[in-house]
Amino acid sequence: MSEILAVKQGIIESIKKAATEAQQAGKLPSVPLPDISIERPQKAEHGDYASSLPLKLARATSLNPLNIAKSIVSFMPKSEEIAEVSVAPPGFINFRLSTGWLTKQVDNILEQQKSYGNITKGNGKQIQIEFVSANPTGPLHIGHGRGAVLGSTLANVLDAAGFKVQKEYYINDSGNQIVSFYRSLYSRYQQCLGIDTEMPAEGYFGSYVTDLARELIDEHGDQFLKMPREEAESKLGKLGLEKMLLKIKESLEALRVNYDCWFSESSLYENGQYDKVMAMLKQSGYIAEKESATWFVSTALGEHKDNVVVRSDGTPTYFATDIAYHYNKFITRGFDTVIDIWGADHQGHVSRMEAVVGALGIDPKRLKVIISQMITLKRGGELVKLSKRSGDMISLAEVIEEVGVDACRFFFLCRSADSQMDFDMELAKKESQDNPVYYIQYAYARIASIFRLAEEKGIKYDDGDVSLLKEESELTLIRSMLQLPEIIEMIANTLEPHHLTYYAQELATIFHSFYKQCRVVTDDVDMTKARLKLVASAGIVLDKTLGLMGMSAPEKM
RNA sequence: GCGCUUGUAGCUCAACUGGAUAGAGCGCAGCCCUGCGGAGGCUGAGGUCGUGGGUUCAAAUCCCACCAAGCGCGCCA
Repeated sequence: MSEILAVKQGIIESIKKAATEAQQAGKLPSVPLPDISIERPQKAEHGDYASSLPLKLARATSLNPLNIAKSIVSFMPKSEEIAEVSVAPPGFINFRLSTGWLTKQVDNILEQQKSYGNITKGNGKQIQIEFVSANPTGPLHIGHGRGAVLGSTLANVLDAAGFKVQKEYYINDSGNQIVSFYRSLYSRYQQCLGIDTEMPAEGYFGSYVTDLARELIDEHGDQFLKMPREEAESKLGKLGLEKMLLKIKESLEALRVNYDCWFSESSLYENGQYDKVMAMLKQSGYIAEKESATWFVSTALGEHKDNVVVRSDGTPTYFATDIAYHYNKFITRGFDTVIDIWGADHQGHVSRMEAVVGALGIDPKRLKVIISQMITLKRGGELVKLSKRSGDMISLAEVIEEVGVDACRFFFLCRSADSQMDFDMELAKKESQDNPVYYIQYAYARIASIFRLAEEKGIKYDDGDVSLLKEESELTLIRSMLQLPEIIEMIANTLEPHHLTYYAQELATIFHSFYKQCRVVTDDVDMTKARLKLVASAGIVLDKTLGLMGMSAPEKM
C-alpha cells in the first residue's frame, strides 16, 4: 500500500476513534456515525486533508458543528505524520502533514523508483478492456484515436492500481459490412484490370479500396478474375481484410497502443458459443419469434423496445454476436470486470447490452461502458473533413504523422470522455508556450539538465539529507508528488483518465516554480545533495505520469 | 416525440463525485535574466456555474420543469 494512502486511512480511523471516544465520554450524543471520508481542501491554508464530519453530525446531534469539531479534536490521538489538527468554521477538521514526514517521502520515492505511485487496490482482479474495435473495412479515423488513447491510458492506470489488465480489440470479421467490403474490393479489382463493372450500391467508395485493389494486383496478379464470382470475392476479400487489419495495427502502434488479444467475431460461430448462448436465452424465456424474425425481449427487462437477434433471412445481427461475445468475456474467460469503450454513435446499444448481460445471469454492474463523444478535426479554427491527398475522411495515421504522438495522446486525453471535443491540428502542433505538452516535457528536460551538470561536477548525492528541505516551494513540490497514488486510485474508481493531464500540468508548474526559487547546484554541498534527491524524485514522478499517459519523457528538447 | 451526453471567465476546459472565497491554460494589462535550459517565473483584470423551481447545515454537483447543442431511436455496426 502506498504511504500516503496509508496515512489517509490512518486519519480516517483516528477520526472515527476520536468521535467514538467523545461519545463514550459523553461529549458527543451517541448518534450513528456516517461513513467518514476526508478530502483535499482547495486552499493550502486549510491544510493537507479535511473532514466535514462535524457538519454531517450537526442535525442529528442538534449541536453547533464547530463545537462538535472541537470535541472530536480533543480526543484525536497524536501521530508522527500529522503536525497539526485544527478546527475551522463552519465545522471542518483540518489536518496538516508534518514536514519531517513529508521530506522522508523523497527517500521513499527514490527507493520505489518506477513502481512509485502503484497501489494494491485491484488485488490482482482480472479486468478486461476492449477499445477501438473498428470494422476492418477501412482505415482508422480520429474518433478511433480518441478511444485508443482513452483505452490504453486507462489500461496503464488500472495496471498501476493493481489490476490484472487485458487489452482487447474485437474484430468484426463477419456480417453485412464485411460482405459489402468484399464486393467493393472485387469491383475495384476488376475495374483496375480494365473490366467495366459497377460498384455495389451499399459499397465502400473510399479511394483506399482502389489502392488496396492495386496492391493486391501487384502481389497476386489477375488470378481472381478466373474464379467464379463468389469464390473470387471471398478469397480476394480475405486478403484485403488482412491488409486492412495490418494498416489498423500500424496506426495503433504509431499511437503507442498495443493489444494483448485480437478477438475474432467469427470465432464465436466456429466454436459454437453463439448457438449455446442463444439456446440459453431461449430457455430462460427472453427470446420470441415475431414478424418472421427472432427477438430478444428486452422489454421484459424494462427496455423501451425489443431487439432483433436473428433476421428473417436467418442471419444474426451484430447485437446477437455481441451477446455471445460478452458471454465469452464474463463466463468463458471469467473476467471480473469488463470495460467497453464505444463511440457516441453506439450509445443506443448500452442499455440493451446491460439488459442482456443481466439476462445471462451476470451482474450488469460488472460491465462498464464508456462512451467517448464525437471529435471534430480543425485546422486553425477551420473544420477539416477530408484528406487533401486521398479525398477520403482524414485518417488517424495522417493526423499522427502531422501532429506527433505525444501531442496527439495528450490532446485526445485532456477532455473528459463525455465532452465533445475539437482537435485543432495547428494548436496541437504549435511548439510554443501555449502548448501544455511541451511545458510538461520541458520540466523533465530541465531535471535531466540539472543532473548533467551535477555529473559534470562529480557530485554524488546518495547520502543527501532530505530533512534539510524546508523551503515552501520544496514542500509544495513534495506534496504534489504525493498526489500521484491518489490520482491513480481516483482514476481506477471513476475510469476518467483525463485527470492525469491536469495532474501532469500542475506537477510541472510546481516544479518550474521551485526551480526558479531554489537553485539546486550551489557551493552548499549538503543543500545541493538534498535538493538533488528532491529533483531526482520529481523526475521519477514526472516520468511515471508521462508514462501512464503513453508520452515520452525527453532528456533534451 | 422518446433516450443518452453536454451547457462554468473573451476562447478551450477542470472542479477530488454534496463542502470552505468556483480553478487552470490560451488571450488581455504589467513586472522579472551578472546563476542549474526564458519552451521559464511573478502580479493583475475577467464569473447571475444555460433559465426557473425544489431537496440539504451546505448544490456547478442531487431531483423536477424549461431552453440550447451533439449523438442515437434500422431485420446497419
